[in-house]
Amino acid sequence: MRCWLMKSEPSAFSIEDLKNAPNGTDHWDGIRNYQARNLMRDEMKRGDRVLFYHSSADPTAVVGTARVVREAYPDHTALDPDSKYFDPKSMSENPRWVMVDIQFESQFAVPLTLAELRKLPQLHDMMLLKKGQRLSIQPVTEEEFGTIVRHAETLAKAG
DNA sequence: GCCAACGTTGGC
DNA sequence: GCCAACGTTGGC
Repeated sequence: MRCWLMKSEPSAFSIEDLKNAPNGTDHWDGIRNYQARNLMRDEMKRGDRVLFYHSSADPTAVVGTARVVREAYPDHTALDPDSKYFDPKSMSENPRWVMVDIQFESQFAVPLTLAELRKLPQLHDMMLLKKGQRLSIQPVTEEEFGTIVRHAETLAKAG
């Protein structure tokens, strides 16, 4: 089992959207970066754990957790001319872009902001905190995952 | 809105 | 294969 961090702009798709989806499950479409795609296609497995991160938000933060419930399959939005994720160049190729399904697991009572993450020495090597790192799907170590979940619980208890 | 960092494209 | 131009990401 591996751990991941997945970024989403909450104005497009938030953790509430995932929670409110049927069975708390939805597909992670719109990935149009090869490195992120390769991780989904080759590395993400059913049962893997996911940190849900809100980017371009106020504040930017890890807001909860989810599980991978379906492994990579074609991203239909790449073939839909009406979708903002339409990729005309993927037409002749099958399939250039993929997505996975994830299921809601938990929403933190208190979002763990980027500023808070930077304060935790255990997370010094975390990819998210590295300068210039913009990958929207990132591998996270089990230690980092645990540190984040435990710290979120600590913040919640502190009120 | 700004802009640094990074990825992609396409001419050569 | 190089690399300049352009587009995107995402924190601030």
